[in-house]
Amino acid sequence: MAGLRERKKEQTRQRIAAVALRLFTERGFDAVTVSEIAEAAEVAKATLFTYFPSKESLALEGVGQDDLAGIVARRPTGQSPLQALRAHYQAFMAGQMAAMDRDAVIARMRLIFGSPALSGAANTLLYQQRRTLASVLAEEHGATRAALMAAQIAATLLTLQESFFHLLVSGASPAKAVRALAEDTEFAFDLLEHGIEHVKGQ
Amino acid sequence: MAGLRERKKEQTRQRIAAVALRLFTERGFDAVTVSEIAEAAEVAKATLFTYFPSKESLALEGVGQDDLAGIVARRPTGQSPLQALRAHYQAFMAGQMAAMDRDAVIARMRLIFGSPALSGAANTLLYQQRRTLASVLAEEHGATRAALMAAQIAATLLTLQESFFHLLVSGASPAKAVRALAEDTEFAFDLLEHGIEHVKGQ
DNA sequence: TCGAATTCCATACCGGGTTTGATTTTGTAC
DNA sequence: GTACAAAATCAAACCCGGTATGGAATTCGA
Repeated sequence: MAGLRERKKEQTRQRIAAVALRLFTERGFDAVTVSEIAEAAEVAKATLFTYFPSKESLALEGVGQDDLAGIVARRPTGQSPLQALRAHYQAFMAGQMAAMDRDAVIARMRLIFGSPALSGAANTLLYQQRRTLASVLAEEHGATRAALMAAQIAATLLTLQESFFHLLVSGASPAKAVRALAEDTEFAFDLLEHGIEHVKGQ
Repeated sequence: MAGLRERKKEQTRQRIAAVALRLFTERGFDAVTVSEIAEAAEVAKATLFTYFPSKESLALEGVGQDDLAGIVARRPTGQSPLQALRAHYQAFMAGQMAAMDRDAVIARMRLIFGSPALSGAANTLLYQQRRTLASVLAEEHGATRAALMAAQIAATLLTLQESFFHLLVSGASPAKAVRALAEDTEFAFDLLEHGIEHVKGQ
């Protein structure tokens, strides 16, 4: 178990991802070619594509792994899907967020939102989640209504990330941006729960 | 004015678009190459790309032109943005929708939602609209809140289209699908106005 | 150590899209 | 009508992301 083969594969995979991320952050996503990455990582281009299905996936390693459907499916009885999601993101920002490597996270966001191709790919990832979330919600509501709810939720979460990023690039300190994100998240869930016409607040 | 030059250009543009649409519907988006389209339309590939920026744009001619921001900006005083959008889509479905070439619309939707690349491109179009809508809404609400609202609205409209399409491909008659769309649209705006927790209806 | 499976590689290829530089077509001024 | 500048078109080469091929190297299990 965990033979030499497996270990080397994992090693190679990580080397490729690390090299790619370095080149991307140095020169920007579009200014780096896949062949360059392969060369710098000392593998053939064809080999690189056995590890990663696309150039975008190189930059999105370990991103957008939120399991919206799982959070909803595993919620305690009596809790609404929205309450479960709200609780999850509150906990996330109080805990994990504070422990992360801020600079790395910010660099990654800068990379993603700075390239239309990457933002689009990130969007597509969220789109998959939206569908699985909709299928979970469909058990309680109809398919169409579940799809509408899931779409609103997914769009909201993506927008929160974007706002966070815009705050950062406009010069706010990370600490301040995180505080604003927490506040915006609260508002966002209020909006989802009570509707646009009923959240005139502030 | 409207010299020969302009007329010929418009003519060429439409010929390219028509040829492309025919080939796409005949054989599917992915099974048609841009070179084939250019050849069939009797232009050089480079010329084709002076008329259309991408292969996707060939299939999306005249699609996704809803001017969400304009509808909101031009609404009568006293009307909320959501009311204006709701009224617009109600009027659209009662009027324009009934007058359209149903088969053509359905074929186009089948084309778009049948290809991941095209759905993605359509998504991107809506994303642009979302930003301009947000900038209009930002005059009344803050930038972040406007972005959240715009995101929910845009995601909702796209989802309505998808649901409509799924009904069609699952065999519903166009008339029935249109009726369901009208009903879903009402629900969707209720959802936007009053929130997920307050629209338990039905 | 031997053979089977797996991985890797170089290379050629495909399709979308751009660049180049020459050629044709159109508008306009005479 | 002619001449000339601007604009449009063209063929061809090129770039890049991604795939297919067929062979060489590596690892595994016995």
